[in-house]
Amino acid sequence: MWEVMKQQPVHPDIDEVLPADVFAALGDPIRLGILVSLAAFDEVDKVRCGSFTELASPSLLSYHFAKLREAGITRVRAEGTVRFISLRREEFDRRFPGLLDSVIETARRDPSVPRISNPG
Amino acid sequence: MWEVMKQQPVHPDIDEVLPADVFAALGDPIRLGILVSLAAFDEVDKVRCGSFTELASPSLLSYHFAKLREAGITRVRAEGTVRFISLRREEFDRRFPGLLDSVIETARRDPSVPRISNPG
DNA sequence: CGACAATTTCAATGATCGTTGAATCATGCG
DNA sequence: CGCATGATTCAACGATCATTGAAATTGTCG
Repeated sequence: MWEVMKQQPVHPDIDEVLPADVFAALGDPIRLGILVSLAAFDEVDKVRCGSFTELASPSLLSYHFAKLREAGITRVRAEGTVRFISLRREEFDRRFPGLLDSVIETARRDPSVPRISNPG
Repeated sequence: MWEVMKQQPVHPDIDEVLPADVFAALGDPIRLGILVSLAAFDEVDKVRCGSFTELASPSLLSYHFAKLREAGITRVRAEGTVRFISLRREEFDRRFPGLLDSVIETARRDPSVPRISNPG
């Protein structure tokens, strides 16, 4: 999974992302939790990566953020000492129309998917 | 994954299936291939498990069928020496409204997902 | 019964996964 | 500069994954 540390993380070309990779990335409750939380706060384009420590340890979060990013689902932007994570809404919707909405709805409705209380 | 051999395979209660399990089951190109092929022939309630040998060896297919079945996506019915596989459409749609359609559309549109030529 | 067909199970393999904790890196601030 | 903060990387672990090929199972038909 390696990729030398860069101040700005690398995002895949959305057209190179395959459906199976997307679903694999969604196949984990913590990652679904990140997704629904992001969707809930998506008017805010700035949700700190550190807002998710209720869901997992910083190091584990970093791992899950990478999975979502590599699947083309999220974008991460470094700004000073902080990183902001957001959905790649428009691009992803163009590539896989309708999918993200129905995934988010599915996850949002299910109590097995964890959530964070606020985007801190 | 074992589950002693029974003439009729075991299907999970659809309400016990979790979103993360569903997505994990969808996170493989062969399984997506099975899904889109099933959807393409879904007017036919009787698609033989053996119709999918273009996608993988019999033993590997059996493994993938089990994953789809355990995720509540498909149903398998033994009839004599043959097994028929089908989508658990109504139940799955009740549990996760809209999801299956958008997953199938996503997989159907993508050339990376393999297909079988006919249900034999 | 015995041969055969369709399918699953089993055992083994290497690859990847999710998780942990310690180490590292980058940035901002005194 | 030196230290604290936010976050990623690294190394290690046991668990699960996808795949293979051989063996077992079930049912059909002569």
